[in-house]
Amino acid sequence: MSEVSENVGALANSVFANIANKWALLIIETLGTETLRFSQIKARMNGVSHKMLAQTLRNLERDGIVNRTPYATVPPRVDYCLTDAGRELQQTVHGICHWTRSHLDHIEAARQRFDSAGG
Amino acid sequence: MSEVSENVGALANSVFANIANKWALLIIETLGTETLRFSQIKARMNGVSHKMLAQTLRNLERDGIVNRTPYATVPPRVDYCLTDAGRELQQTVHGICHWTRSHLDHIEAARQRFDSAGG
DNA sequence: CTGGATCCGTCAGGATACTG
DNA sequence: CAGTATCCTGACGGATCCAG
Repeated sequence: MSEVSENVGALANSVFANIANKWALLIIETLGTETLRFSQIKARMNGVSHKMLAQTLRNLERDGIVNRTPYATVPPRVDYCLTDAGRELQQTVHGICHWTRSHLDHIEAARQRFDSAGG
Repeated sequence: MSEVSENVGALANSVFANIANKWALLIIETLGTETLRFSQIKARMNGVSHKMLAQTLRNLERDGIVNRTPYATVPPRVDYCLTDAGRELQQTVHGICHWTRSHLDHIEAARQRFDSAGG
């Protein structure tokens, strides 16, 4: 209960903070079961900056969610794909994306209701 | 091909930004199938501030994910629970929380590997 | 092409105080 | 107890340049 649990809590918290953000979830969803290069990922995601993509990709790699494979060619080429753990996570992330898409009208209606109610 | 952030863009993006953050996901997970008061939610969540809880709760309510029920008693009392749509979402969110918990050691190992590799 | 570093503006988010 | 407003700091995130 004392220190061990707190450490686990802190770790879980930092892990959660790493994956519970827009870019991380979108990267995971974008990768899916594919293997993509840096520029391909960037092209498929709307409005992600060079910096944030590199940074988030790096975090995901560090957590063993994304697999990074650099090739010593000229010009350089780096492939990214989900690890086994990453693919497990992708299943649930996909669920969120699916939910978001299929509830867009529901949410838009709820917002209008809320806003016109003087919220 | 139709990614979350392609054509549907603006709305999907704002919806996604609302739920794809640490506090929103943790609130959804904390609520689960229960009905809790403001102070109860705050007590169950680790390190959330009064402000962020109120703010995130408000966003979730606006998007029709959380149901807010105020009672005109003294002292005031407000109950929160997930809506039907919210409970659907909670299923997948729970998947992420479950994944995080069951992969903590995997991730910790991956981090140590990454850090000691001179990352 | 990939990715790190730097500068810099914007805003998330914590602390506090006040209302009902 | 619940919610809002204010202030303020640090982190996020974009643009750009440099390196391999």
